[in-house]
Amino acid sequence: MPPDVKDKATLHILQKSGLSKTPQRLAVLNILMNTVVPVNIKSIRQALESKISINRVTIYRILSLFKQHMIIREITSPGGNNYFELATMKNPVHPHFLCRKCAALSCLEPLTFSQANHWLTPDKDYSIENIEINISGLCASCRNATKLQKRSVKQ
Amino acid sequence: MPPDVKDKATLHILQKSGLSKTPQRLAVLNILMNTVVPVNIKSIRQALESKISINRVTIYRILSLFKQHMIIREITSPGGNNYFELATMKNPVHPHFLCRKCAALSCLEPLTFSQANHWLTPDKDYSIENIEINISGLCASCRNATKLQKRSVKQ
DNA sequence: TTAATTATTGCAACCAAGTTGCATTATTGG
DNA sequence: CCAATAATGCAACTTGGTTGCAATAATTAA
Repeated sequence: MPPDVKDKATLHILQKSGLSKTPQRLAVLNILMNTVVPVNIKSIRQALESKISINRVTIYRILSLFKQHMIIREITSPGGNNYFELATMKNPVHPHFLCRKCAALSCLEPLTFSQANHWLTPDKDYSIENIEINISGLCASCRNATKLQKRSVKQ
Repeated sequence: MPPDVKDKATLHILQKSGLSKTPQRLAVLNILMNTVVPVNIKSIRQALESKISINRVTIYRILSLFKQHMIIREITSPGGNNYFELATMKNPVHPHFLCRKCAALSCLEPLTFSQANHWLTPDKDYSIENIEINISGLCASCRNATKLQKRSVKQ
């Protein structure tokens, strides 16, 4: 492992999740840590090119792993061109703004939702054309199914 | 064109948008009109199978066309498994709920956003695990670029 | 109603994104 | 440092969506 990649903070994150410290993982994590806006896979691949030799399959596997360990969050975007961002406690879930023209994704304030009107009010900086709110979890029937299953296991 | 497909309401929608009335378009539109929940492409293809012989390319083209004419809305979903719903005036933009287990997408109330807390309050029916709010339009720089362009054209 | 014009569909081939299995290589822990 | 374990790279494959073009259907105006 080249020593210049051994960033303390980066290493610590992997350690905390019990993941082994490979140069590939450190490099990917580094990119996510040193960017202000969420990045899509294409950007990640480009950024990695100059830093390390890494197979595209490995990138997918690392991102998927990081997601599982809740190190990163994936932001769904039309056309499946998804973005990734670090999921630290200091960076809670928040709305995002996607520019139709330049496709840049920027973060909006993590407002409490009682203040939600705020980001709907016509804004000086953004012209809002579309709002997508997708909530996920378990629906009523799946939730009940899970409960019943647990109960029957107990008996 | 088989006469049984000639649904008045369906025909009217195409007419209003100035689109020619092909059996394929009518069939796709019919499915969108006779479903209560948004449907993904897979469901659309399955539903069409029993009704009409249609090429998969045609389905993509029709959906894309309907989107352009704002007859339908596309609901972005993780993994690019997107859903479609009719975009009538009686069916305004609203939040959606996606079940992690059965992948069913259901519509939530089109609340005014000052009431937004409502769908965040722990609910008896849904267990909310993830919330994605994606807003799109033009970012500040792209908006300015457009303005400047218009101005210079005028001169 | 018919014939010419125009638009839509079907087909085949293609492209890109993401995935899988397996051999090779690196990391970890003793 | 070495053995055991885990991650990476590679090649091939799958899936979703797109494109160009020929065949077919819908529209229009006579």
